[in-house]
Amino acid sequence: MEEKTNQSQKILDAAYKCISTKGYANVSLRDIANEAGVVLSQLNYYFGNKEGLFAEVIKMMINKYLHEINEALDIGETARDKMSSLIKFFKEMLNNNPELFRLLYDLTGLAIWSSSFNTLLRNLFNELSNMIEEKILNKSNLKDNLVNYSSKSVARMILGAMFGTAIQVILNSDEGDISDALNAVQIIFE
Amino acid sequence: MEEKTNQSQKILDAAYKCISTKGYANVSLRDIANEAGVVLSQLNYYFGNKEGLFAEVIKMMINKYLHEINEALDIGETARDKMSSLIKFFKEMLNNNPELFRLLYDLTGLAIWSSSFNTLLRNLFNELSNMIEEKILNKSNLKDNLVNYSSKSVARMILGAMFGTAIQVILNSDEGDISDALNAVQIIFE
DNA sequence: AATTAATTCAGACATCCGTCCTATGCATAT
DNA sequence: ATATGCATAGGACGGATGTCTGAATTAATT
Repeated sequence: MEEKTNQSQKILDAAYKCISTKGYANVSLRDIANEAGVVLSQLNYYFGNKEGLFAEVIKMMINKYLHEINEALDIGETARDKMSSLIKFFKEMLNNNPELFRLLYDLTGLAIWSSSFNTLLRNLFNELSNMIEEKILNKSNLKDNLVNYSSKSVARMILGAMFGTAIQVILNSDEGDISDALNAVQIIFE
Repeated sequence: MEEKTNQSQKILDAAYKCISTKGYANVSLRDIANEAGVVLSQLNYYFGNKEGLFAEVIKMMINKYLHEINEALDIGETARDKMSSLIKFFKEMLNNNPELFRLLYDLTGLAIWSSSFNTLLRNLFNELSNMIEEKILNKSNLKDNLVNYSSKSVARMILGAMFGTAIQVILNSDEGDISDALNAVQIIFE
């Protein structure tokens, strides 16, 4: 129990929580300050302005995704097994930690309209698809149908399939569980 | 040349344009009123409040997607051909009318945090995946690998792959064209 | 112990926002 | 012509927001 965390870290954690709970568009600096138990002006003191704080939250999220997906892709030997592990990661995230995916979706939406945030998110998607390309697709014994497209394109498509199916799961989360749709990405390897 | 469009339609068109250009979070009612060449209070007169206006914009967009994708899925005979047509639709939209996709992404993000908008967007995704299921997957001569998963799940995955790949194209739109990644969705049928 | 720097605090500020209210214009019907 | 109802216009309102300033407190340095 570390009784006194860094003040700036407290703010960052609060910002992360607020944004992933309410969406970037519905969060004010006062919300974050209250959540952190800190006075409003502290946010500008540590992060300059709202954009600076949000940029740090994005970097925090990016590191989390890069680390966890990299871990998932280290599990299994064959391409098929690694794909299973990736699917399992997404399913568990949507079950146990859906805020993490909402955060990714939401901040990607923010990145559409802001060129500085665009760079950050574009890099994340590119790095993730590169990881998929290297750890799943760069196997000698792949199925024939995969050779018709560049491995980069296939990797982007796989990542997109995970992402685009996940948002549908989120949208339907208040009624029946449709996360089984994620399994269908496995079609590519069987 | 219809010199005098309906006032409410002018407002609706302006709202559509503003949101698809700047994102729902960065649009004020005054922006929309200026874009429409109309006084601010007219928006509340015709649409009650901001939420009512946004709901109409969403319904407008939903109808556009349902109509155009339904058209795309009527082209071609085999599942493979219809999938090609769907891919072609997305690629042309990203090239000629990227605002339309930004709008879908953005408003889906809005729907994550608002239960009333959630219903609208969830229905759109469900109807689109139903269309894919009925028009592409309900063919007798499908490949063996597709039978391991319910056609509903496969349809959601295909839609998700289109959607998730498209957002990557949007994020990278200022540098090289990566829309070739959309073609890779065809892997499923060959 | 004294001085300096870093941090925390409270509050003001200008601006923007959604909504509402009232008056004016205008067309139709009596 | 007069009265009625809808449409448009202009502006006010209370509240929320991001940013900034200056004082108070604490920590670090000499």
